[in-house]
Amino acid sequence: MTDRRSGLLEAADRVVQREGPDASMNLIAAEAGITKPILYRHFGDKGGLYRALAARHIDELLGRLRSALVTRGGLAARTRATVDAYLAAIESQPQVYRFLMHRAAVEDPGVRGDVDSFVRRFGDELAAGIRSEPALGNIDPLRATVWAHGIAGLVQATGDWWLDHPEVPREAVVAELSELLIAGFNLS
Amino acid sequence: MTDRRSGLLEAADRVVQREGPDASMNLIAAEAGITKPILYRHFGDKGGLYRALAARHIDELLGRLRSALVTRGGLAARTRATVDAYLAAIESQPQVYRFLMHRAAVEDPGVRGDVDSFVRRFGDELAAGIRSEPALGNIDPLRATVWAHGIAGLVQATGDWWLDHPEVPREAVVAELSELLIAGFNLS
DNA sequence: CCCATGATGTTACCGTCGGTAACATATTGT
DNA sequence: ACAATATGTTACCGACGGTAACATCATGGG
Repeated sequence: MTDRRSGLLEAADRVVQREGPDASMNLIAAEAGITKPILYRHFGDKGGLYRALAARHIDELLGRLRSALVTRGGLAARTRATVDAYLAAIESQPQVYRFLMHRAAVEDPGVRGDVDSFVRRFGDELAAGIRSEPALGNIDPLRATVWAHGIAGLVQATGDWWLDHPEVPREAVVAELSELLIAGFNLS
Repeated sequence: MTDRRSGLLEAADRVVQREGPDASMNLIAAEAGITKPILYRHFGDKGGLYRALAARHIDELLGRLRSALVTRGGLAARTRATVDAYLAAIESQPQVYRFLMHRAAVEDPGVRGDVDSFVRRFGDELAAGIRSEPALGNIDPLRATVWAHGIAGLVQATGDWWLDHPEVPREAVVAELSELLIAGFNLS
């Protein structure tokens, strides 16, 4: 652990992975070997901790998605890579994903603009990707935006469903979604 | 108010719409002119109240979607009608929609199978619609399921985005999404 | 050398929330 | 008339988020 804050965040991470939604400030503090007030000194309030926690995962996940978005081999390959990157990420850390998606964003009613809803940021990222997609030419900006946020939700919702149906192999889910999207893109 | 339960639910509804996420059992009880234990006698726990609350709205919304799913005029018309029905519904009652989507399902960690997350049930409904869609023939059941939950999320996420961009006309959003989906369906 | 400063740590407490126990009062069907 | 059922209350519990008050320890400038 480099600095203090990082150490605390790693402890919080461990608790969230182990306890799921039952993570409390007391538990997190205990995991870090300290008590509550120190946590509050570092993160202000629970929302602050959650935002800090969310920020690192979101940044990492968005990084992977950004890489996938520039995969070489054409639109179809890029589509598959991006969908797969998303599902692989939530497969590797389902608890963290659940936390980010279904807890953190809701838990903190105040500062919505700080760490915005994750799908939203994924959508923005996607919109940029779609607008600069060579195979789609000069796509209408509104269309790009609407599609992007829609597709972000599509992948996310499928991910949610898939979390409860682990018997379905990831490749199958990726294939079905990608085929739908690729065929859809072809309308242009 | 017909029976007791309905009266309590209407009070709860008022509080949820007025107070948003700050609705507490005490507040709801006060709004109904009673105290907490009566609420608990009727709904068991907070999750029970939320489920009951969600159920009425979900049933109404799903009813509209079901109607849209059997619109006459071919797959394209059905797709447009369904997307439009969803967006029209969330346009007419955004607070209720937010409650259903982002609060009710998350709030109750236990009984997930009772009143499932709304997108989830929309997804199930859609899956049935897709499987029995004449234009899609004998579609692979897994594909139908994956598509359905994905499309449910697609419409939902776009709806979320659209709530913050009311300057975009509904018809435009519906058109963009529908075109993507219809083209996607054509791969079969 | 001393001591001010800032970070680290603790215990003990507060208000609120979800939830329950215990008890009292109508209403109603047989 | 009476048992059962629904309605209502007050008072409490444990857990949680959050804070106040106080103690400890390193460090670096006069």
